[in-house]
Amino acid sequence: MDTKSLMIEKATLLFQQKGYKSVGVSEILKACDVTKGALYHHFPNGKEELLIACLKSLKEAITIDMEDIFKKHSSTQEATQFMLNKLIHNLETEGKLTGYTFSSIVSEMATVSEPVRQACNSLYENIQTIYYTKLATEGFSNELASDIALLLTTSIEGAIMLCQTQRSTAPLKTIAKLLPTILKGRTS
Amino acid sequence: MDTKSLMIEKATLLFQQKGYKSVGVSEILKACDVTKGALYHHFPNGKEELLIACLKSLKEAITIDMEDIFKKHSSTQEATQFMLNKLIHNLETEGKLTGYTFSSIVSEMATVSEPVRQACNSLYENIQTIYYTKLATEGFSNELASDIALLLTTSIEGAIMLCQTQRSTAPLKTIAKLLPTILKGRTS
DNA sequence: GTCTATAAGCAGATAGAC
DNA sequence: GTCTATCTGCTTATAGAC
Repeated sequence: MDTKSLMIEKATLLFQQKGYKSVGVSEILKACDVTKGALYHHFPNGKEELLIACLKSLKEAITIDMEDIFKKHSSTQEATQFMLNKLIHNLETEGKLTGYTFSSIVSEMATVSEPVRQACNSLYENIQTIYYTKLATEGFSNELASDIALLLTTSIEGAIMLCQTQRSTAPLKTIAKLLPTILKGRTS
Repeated sequence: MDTKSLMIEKATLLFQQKGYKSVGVSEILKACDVTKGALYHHFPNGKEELLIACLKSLKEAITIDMEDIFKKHSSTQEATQFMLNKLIHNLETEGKLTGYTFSSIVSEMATVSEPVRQACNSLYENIQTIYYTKLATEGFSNELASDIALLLTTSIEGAIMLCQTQRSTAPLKTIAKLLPTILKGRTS
């Protein structure tokens, strides 16, 4: 793997786990076993440019993964359930957050850096579109599909935050349990 | 007002708006018009001790405010609706986040500092207890009341995060609209 | 209880060799 | 394309006067 991709991969993991500011450039470099020269060659604007590259890469990875899951399951409920189980499983086995979350970065940076805010926004829009599209094919009205897509996004992101705070996977499990309630109003 | 309370008040606002790491000690000091001497006199352990004091103060303020709202409204739905409107109004008029949110701090610090994580956890528990208590009096079973309290907490926190990312109040408004769906299952 | 001055360390970023 | 060495500025924290 080329150095640039390696840096994006390692940095993404670190940012997801500890946020943006808490991760030093030197820590990323150490994880990749490269030095500053490589970083500033590939990302002339430094750490923030690297973060934005991570968000873009994450957006692609999440989109591919979610679209695959949503293709393999017939209903939004089943697909989401599967996705949540995967998230819970990752959290329990690795003990740390990987996968679809980047809420640390959002909360920390959205009010501080406009380019980062836009990258995060684009990511969330993508996720909601995936829910929306599936819900629409299930017979939900456009408005309801859009509203429920938002509710799914917010409750899952909020639950991930609570999992971090509680050091447990209980919040995500409860959301999984409540999926039928959240997806109420279905017409098919 | 004494210096200590002033520092807690100003620091809370700054932390809520920009997160923890993004706010420098000097910025807080400037906002209070005091110098380092005062800070390290009242908070010997420095910035992190100040943050924890902020979280405790926020916990009290939120509890008092929410309990008041939940006392004045007969149903959870009305009370929550009122609370969300207040949140939306604050966001629209002041253009910045004040009030019940501290998700930036959670996401940023929960994996990095254990005392801060505990303070955040205690805050979320309080909020959920307020929802839970009200829901229980409305005839929800203990389990359902507890689950819905969590769903309210996560979806509102998630919505606040999305509001920051989108620079709009739309997500919170959608959650407000969906309250009947979220509170489905009511038996009274 | 609050001030000033200063310390000590680390952040992110750069220059130039190879 | 990656290295080493260095720079600048900012961060939190401390010491001691008032």
